[in-house]
Order: sequence, then C-alpha cells, then structure tokens
Amino acid sequence: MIAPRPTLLVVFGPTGAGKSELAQEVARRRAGEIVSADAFAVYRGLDIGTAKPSLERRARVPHHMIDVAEPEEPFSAGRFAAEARPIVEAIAERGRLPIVCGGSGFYIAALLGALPRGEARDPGLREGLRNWAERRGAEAAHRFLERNDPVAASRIPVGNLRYTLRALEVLLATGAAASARRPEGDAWSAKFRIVKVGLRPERAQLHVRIEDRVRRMLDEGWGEEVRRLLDRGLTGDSNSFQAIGYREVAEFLLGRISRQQAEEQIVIATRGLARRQETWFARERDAVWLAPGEALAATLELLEGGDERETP
RNA sequence: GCCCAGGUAGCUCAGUUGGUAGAGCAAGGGACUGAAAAUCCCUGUGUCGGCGGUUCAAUUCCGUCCCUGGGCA
Repeated sequence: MIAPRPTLLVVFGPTGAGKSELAQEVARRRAGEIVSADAFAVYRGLDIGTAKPSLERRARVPHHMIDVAEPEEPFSAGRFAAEARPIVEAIAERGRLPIVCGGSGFYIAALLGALPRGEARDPGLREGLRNWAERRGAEAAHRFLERNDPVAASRIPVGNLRYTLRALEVLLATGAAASARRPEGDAWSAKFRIVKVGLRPERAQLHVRIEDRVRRMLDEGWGEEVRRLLDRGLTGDSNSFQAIGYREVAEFLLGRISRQQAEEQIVIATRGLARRQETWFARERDAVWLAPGEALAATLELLEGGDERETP
C-alpha cells in the first residue's frame, strides 16, 4: 500500500489543437489551476502572438507561469522547471487539481525530470565559444568536441553548431563530459499520479486552424503589440523575439514585406512548429491520445475517482 | 496583327554543345540534457506547354499551334 498521491494532469499537443480550451474546461469542472508550459507565454508583453489566455479567462481560472519574465530576459527549460514545481506542489496542497498545459515539450520534460541536476551554464563562456566558432567554423568546433567528448560529438551533427557549443560549454564549465550527465529522473514527479493527455488533431484541419488563427492575431492588434516591444528597445537578439511571427510582424511594420507576405510566412513557420511538436510528443508512451472533439469527456473520465485511493 | 522574352517538381528558377533533369522554398519524416515557437538531420519521376518532323535517341534541333509578360501598330 503506497500513500495516496495527488493527481497531476498534463495536457500537450501541437499549437492550435485546443489545449487551452480543454485545460480551461477541466479546471472549471474539477477545481483546477493551470500551469502554462509555454516557452513564450512566460514573457510580459507578448500576448497576442503567443495566444496567451485572456485576462477574463485568467480571472475565472488561476493561471501560472505566464508573464513571469521581462521580454529582454533569457529564459530556459531549467528555470521553468525550478519555478513551476513549487507552484504545482502548492496547488495540490490546496486540494486543487494542478493542470500543466502547453506545447513546449522540452519544458514539460524538464518539469518531470528530464534534465540533469545543476545548470552547467555559463553565459560568458557561451559568448566566448560563439565568437571562437564564428572565426574557426562549425567543423572546428565539432572536431574539438570530438576530441574531448566523443560520445556527445557522435550524437550531434556537425551542422548543429548550437548543440556542439552547448556540449562544449558544459565540458568547460564543469570539467565533465556533457554526455556523462544523467537526467535526474522521477525524484520529483513520483510525488504525483500523472495523467498525460495528448491532443492529436487531424493535420489538414490543424492547418486550417493555424491559418485562421494567424489572420485573427494580425487583425486583433499584433502589429501594435510588436510596435510597443520595438519602442521599448527590444531587439532581435532577445530570446523572446525568437517567438514565431514577431520578426515577420516587425518586417511588416518596417515596410519591408507586405501584410500578406508576413501572414504567409507566419503560417508556414507555425505549421513547421506544429509538425516538430507532434514529433516531440510522439515519444510519450504513457499518454492517452485524443482527438480534440472527444477530449473533454475522455479527460474527465480519466480523472474520475480523483486522487489515487487504491493501488491495483 | 507584327516583334521580343518566356512556358521544366506545389512555388521561384537553373540545366541538358541531343542519351528522359536539379537547387532553394514548400511539403513529409526524424533528432533534441537549461536559447526549444530555438537548433539540426533525412526525403526530389516531373506527359521538361500541345502536336508534328529530323534522328538509333528530342525536354534539348526544326515547324506549327496554344498560353503568359513586354514592346510596336
């Protein structure tokens, strides 16, 4: 007999699949609170372009991990996990249902224990490595990694300079091979009975939804939002500005491309994102996969019985 | 109506001094240990506008027709 564990609902799927709507409805019916797992909704001021839930929605159901960083700040999966965990715990302690909901698979994985302990991060070193690689080339960087951490080098394609430099950063910052670092495991997540729900919309339908959504975002003032960020001095170097669409909208504001071109480019980029998200989530073996239409009823069913009372 | 330039992968185009063709983008698949909406890897048969002709062989040469853009009337 193990101690009853509180339930943690995790909802994921590609952009535009209807995750937020599902989480919102479940939260209302099961006294839940939503912990957003979205790498860009963490930023203040990025609202329309990140499809952030409206203030009305947030007033009805408590949301967390939204607007927790300034747009100039760097953010990371590790920081997300560190900040979201106490929040999830607190929700459960209040006797309410924590619902982690988002499309950033890496963030969800980090929350549940996929990252090794210890940041092994060094921004100064990273910058130095980047400058070095700029002069010596990606091949040289990869060769250097090959000599010092052959296992990591064998897993990283020569063309993926970002991964190569990250492995070197870990190596130089900690003195140990990046490939030797082990995920922390389920030390934290074992505290919960985790119910994973994956939304799997039909591809063609998802594409239509994405088109509609991008157009609506532009109609609803995405341009003004980007204008505000630019006026505030935000540049393309900021992490937050890597969010899909922000560069395109900025280009449009500068008159370099037409609104239609911006819209098309954003739709294409979003489709690519949705595809990569599906690839990422396909690894989730213990998830229940649902079509958006049937998701609410099925999810409530899965939650039936509430927290663990008996173990079969 | 005449002249010129084009009609090649879903799109933009390259190319074949005659031996049935290739890039970018799109699309699809995949990887992903603190930038992750990021980063990277893999996948290219299409009546080479239609029809005739020359040729062992035509998308490539010739003729003709159709379509598109520009110019002249």
